[in-house]
Amino acid sequence: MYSSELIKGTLKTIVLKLLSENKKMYGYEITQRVKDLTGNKIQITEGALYPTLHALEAEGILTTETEFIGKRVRKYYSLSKIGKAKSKEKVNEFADFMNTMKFLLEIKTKEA
Amino acid sequence: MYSSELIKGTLKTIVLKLLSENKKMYGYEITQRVKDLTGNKIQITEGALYPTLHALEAEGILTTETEFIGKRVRKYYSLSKIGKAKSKEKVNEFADFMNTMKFLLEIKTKEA
DNA sequence: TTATAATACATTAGATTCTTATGTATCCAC
DNA sequence: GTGGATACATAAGAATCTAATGTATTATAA
Repeated sequence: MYSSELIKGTLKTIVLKLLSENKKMYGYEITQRVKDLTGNKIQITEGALYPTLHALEAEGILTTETEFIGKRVRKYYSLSKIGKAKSKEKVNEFADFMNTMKFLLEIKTKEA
Repeated sequence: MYSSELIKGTLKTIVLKLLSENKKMYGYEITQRVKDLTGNKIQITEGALYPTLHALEAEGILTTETEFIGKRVRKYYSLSKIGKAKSKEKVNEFADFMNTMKFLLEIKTKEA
């Protein structure tokens, strides 16, 4: 687990990237996917995620569809057209930022 | 300039790294150094920097010495012994975080 | 069978960290 | 002698997160 301040500001980028690779995902699924992909190093809390998803939907970046699994509701999120552009923009910005920080901190990163 | 949310949480790390490479630096100098090194992409505001420096000093991570340039005061900050360790720790943590993010943002669609 | 964990949504109080604005004062160049 | 740069500082408010709490369903192990 990283100190919480590090993760601040990356949540939107992570969500948009995941949704650019998966047609639709629901909130809980996103938390679990990130947890699995990062070996528990990044754990998105629901208190952070849900308000963010709601905000992205209000901005027209995400669209939703509700599905019932038995009696339990599941709310799927997808990227809108604007959202797809926004996703690329956010990931590119983060990539640029990483290069700047890498230079500033003289860090060597793993080769892809 | 990056969207402000991206920079959140990186300020301490940047400051500690700069101070690990310079025996002493003063606040205004830090803002200018970062601006120069990043080609204006990261601009640390004084409203963010000074409270952070004060907090790091209160934690025993930084020590200070005051110097007068003419009549103008200049407050130099240096890493304490604890600060040197903290600096390495922070930079290492950020490096680790970058690797995690790099992986997370380059992943391909998982098989359904 | 029952209670515990996992799934799945949601909100809220409070903490942290930043932006923006403001304030004071000195120094330099034109 | 005025404007911009240097150099410190604080403070209100915004943004974003944590931690706690709440509701309800479903799966599982004792």
